[in-house]
Parts: sequence; C-alpha cells; structure tokens
Amino acid sequence: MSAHILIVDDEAAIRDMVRMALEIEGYQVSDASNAHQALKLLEQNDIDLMLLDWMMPGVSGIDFASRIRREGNHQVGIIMVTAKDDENDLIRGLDVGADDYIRKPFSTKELISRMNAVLRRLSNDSSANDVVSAGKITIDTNQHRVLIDSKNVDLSPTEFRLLHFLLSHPDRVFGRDQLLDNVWGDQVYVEDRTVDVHIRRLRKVLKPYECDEYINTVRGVGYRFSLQPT
Amino acid sequence: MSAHILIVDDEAAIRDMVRMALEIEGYQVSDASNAHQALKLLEQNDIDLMLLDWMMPGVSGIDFASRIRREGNHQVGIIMVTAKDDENDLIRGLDVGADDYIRKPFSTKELISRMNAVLRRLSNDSSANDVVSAGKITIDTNQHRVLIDSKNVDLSPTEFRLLHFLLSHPDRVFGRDQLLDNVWGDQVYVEDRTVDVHIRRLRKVLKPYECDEYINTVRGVGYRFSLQPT
DNA sequence: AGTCATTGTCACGAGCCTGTAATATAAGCT
DNA sequence: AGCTTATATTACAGGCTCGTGACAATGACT
Repeated sequence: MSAHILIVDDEAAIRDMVRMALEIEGYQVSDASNAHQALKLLEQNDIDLMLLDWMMPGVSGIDFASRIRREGNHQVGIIMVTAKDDENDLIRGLDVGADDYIRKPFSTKELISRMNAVLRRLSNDSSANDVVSAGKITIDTNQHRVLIDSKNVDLSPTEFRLLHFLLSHPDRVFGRDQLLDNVWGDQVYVEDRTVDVHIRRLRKVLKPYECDEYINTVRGVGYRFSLQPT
Repeated sequence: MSAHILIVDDEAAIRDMVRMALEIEGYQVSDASNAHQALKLLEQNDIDLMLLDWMMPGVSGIDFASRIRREGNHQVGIIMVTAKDDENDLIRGLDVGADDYIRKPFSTKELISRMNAVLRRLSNDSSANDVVSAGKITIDTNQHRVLIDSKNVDLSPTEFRLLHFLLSHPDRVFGRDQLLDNVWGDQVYVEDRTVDVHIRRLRKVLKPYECDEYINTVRGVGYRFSLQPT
C-alpha cells in the first residue's frame, strides 16, 4: 500500500516540508533538486509517483515530464506543482502527460487526496488494458491514438481527452461542469459553454465515420456517449 | 441541493457583494465580520462551506481555519480568500487545512466554480446507479433515460423530473404545492395550475404506451402515481 | 517574422420548453 | 337540473438551451 514518492523541486525548504508531510502519512519518499538527479533516481528505484515542480533552473518540470512520457520507459504518475496562475500552463501540463497538477499554495490534505487519486487510477489502469473501445471507436491511451474502422483519426489534445473520458463512461450523462472537472481538471476555470464548442468539434471529426451520433445531447443536463440511438 | 455558505470577512462591502452573488445562484448565505461571530454561526447552523478571509483583525483567517481543523468538530469546507500581496514564501505551502484558495480579486464565476468543486469533493458524490421502475416504466437517472417496454421515451427536463418524483413515491398523493416544492424546487415561484399543464403533457407522452393511466387525479387534493387503476 | 494548430469566448438564430391565461369539460352538491 | 368548484385542454408568447460560425490569443514550428 505504501507508495514510493519522488519530490523534484529546486527549493530545499519545499522539499523538506513536503517530505515531512508525506512521511507522516506513511509514504516512502525520495527527493531531487533537479531533473538530472531525478532521472537517476527514477532509473534506480521503483518510483510510483513524482511531484514535479514546474519552475526549475536547467531542465524545467514541463520539459522533464514530456521527456519521460515521450520515452515511455517509466510508468510513473506525475503531478505537476506550479505557482503560476496562468491556466494555459496548467492545460499544457496535462497535454504533456501529467496526471494531475496542484497549485501553490496547497494544503497537504489536498496533496494527499490528489496523490491517492492518481495512484488509484494508475493501479487500476495498468492492471487493465490501456485500450478502450466502443462501437467502431478504439482508443489506445499509450500511443495516444484513436482508431475508427482501424483507421487513424487525428484529434487535438482536448478532443482526445474529452472523447476518452466520455467513451470510458458510456451511457452516462455528464453535466458541463462535470466534464470540465474531469477533462479540463477541477482547477481550470473556463466557461460552461466551452464544452459545447468542443463537443461540436469532436462531432465534426467523428462525422465522416458516422460516429458523431454516439454523442448525445441531453437537453438541460449535458452530454452522453452511447451506442444506442436516442 | 442548495448549500449553506458562511462568508467571513471584516469588510462589509466584500461581504455584501459576495452575498448577493451567491444568493443569485441560489445558495443560502450567512456572514460574519470576525472569527468569534463565525464560530457562533458554525455552532448554531449547518454550514457546508466557509469563505474565509486570510487577513482579518483579531483572530486571522489562518488561525481560525487551523483551529477549526484542529478541533475537528465541524465538518465544513473552507476556501481561503487571499489578497495578491499575501503571496510570499511564508504563506506558500502553509497548511491550515483549507480545501482551496482563491485570490482577490476574483470573478464570481470563478468563485462559484471553485465552491462547487469543493462541495462536490466533500459530499463525495457516490455515483450509485439510480434506477427506479414501476410497471413498464424504468427510469435511469445516470443515463437520464426513460424506458417503457425497453423503448426510449423522450421527455423534457421538467417532465423527466416530475415523472421521476412521482414514480419514486408511488401510491401517494401529492398536492400541487408539494409537487412544486419537490420538482420545481422550493425557491421557484410558479402558479399551482402550472402543475396541471405538466401533468397533462406527461400523460400525453405516456399515452402511446398506455401508461397515462398510472397518473391518477385525486380531486381536491392533487395527483398520485399508482399501478392499480382507480 | 510568418504560418498553422489549438482553444476559449462571443454573438446570433432556430427550435424547444414552460408558465400563464382563456376556454372547455367534468365532478360534486343542493 | 342547476349551480359551483375543480380539473383538462388548448393556444400563445417569452425565455432558455443548444448548435454554429467567427474571432482573438497563444504557442509550436518553419
């Protein structure tokens, strides 16, 4: 049950504080002050989850994360830690492959809760398959690919996450705020109606394959992915 | 559904502004200008969420929050409200047990969004599948679908809520005002007679499936859902 | 610098919902 | 029956929701 956490932050004060909080919670903790050091620890140990500071001298957190994901050697959860207010950066973090992000200042309670959520998700997904499919659509999370009739379909990052979420929870209606929480993340603040626009973009892409019907509008409530017609 | 929010801020102008915004959104709102007053309100009422100003004369928001958490008597969500100037290394990462932070100045939209996120997290929404059925009718709340003879039936939002409520309380008569409270919500003001119209619309939709008989009129009292004929 | 992809927001319009009033019908009572 | 009250039905106007195209901002890439 006890997971191995790697803290990557250039500020010693923060490393120490977080380390203490996590050790109290019973986690095994390592830390690193830069990306180079972190990579070494990743290779030498079984790290389950990495808390990665966004701003670091040298290789930044985001570069490091994207490198880890691109190489795909390490099956490690990544939570980005950022002091930035800018939500665009947060979204970029998700696109790069972070599992979650948390803003400074954060409470240890929130941190623990997010860590557990990510760890739970990882242990579920890795045991199961990373491939989800419904109808003609197949999504390969590892390769970040969507196949329809064994043909490659190009999706933007947000479209991908949106489709992936809907497809992994079929036959269930989600309100716009729920979709924002689950697809955009609960720290990102955007308009409700933005969901509509992305739903539309998704439908547009799926239309040539006649899969746009899978996405139902439930008036007054939200959207639903379902194979059966309305 | 409607949560009870407590605003704690020493500035009356801010209290009033936030209160107005929240009341428009349908929240129940209380406010306090200091920690002492806030504690009283916490003890006397069921507060779901507290908006707590970071800087206050006397007992500061920080002290108050950490005291609440230390004592652990109150299961209340806390969103700390901080000013931009407060952001320094001392505060960053400080753990007082708040569930979220928001920086002044904030838009009401962002505030609402964060509040909902915290409230949702607290209530730990158990997504138990909510399926009710009676006779040939089956209602799946998660899918937001109504099935009769395993066929999909289209209902408008209000029709859906009305049928769902009646069907979940079979063989019981409800007056129009009771229906208004439970289906429309206790903050909405509409005419009694409106219920009649919606009952009619519901019956119309159910008629092709011969389910309109399930909805009985009880003269002088109200309506009842029942499988047995009158 | 320039181009392209992505994304959040807005504005407009079509169509669906909904509350209400007006009228018709039914039920109860003397 | 005749009167009174309660409910059913219809029509309608205003409001709201959603789909859609346009646009600006941002960042990646050349």
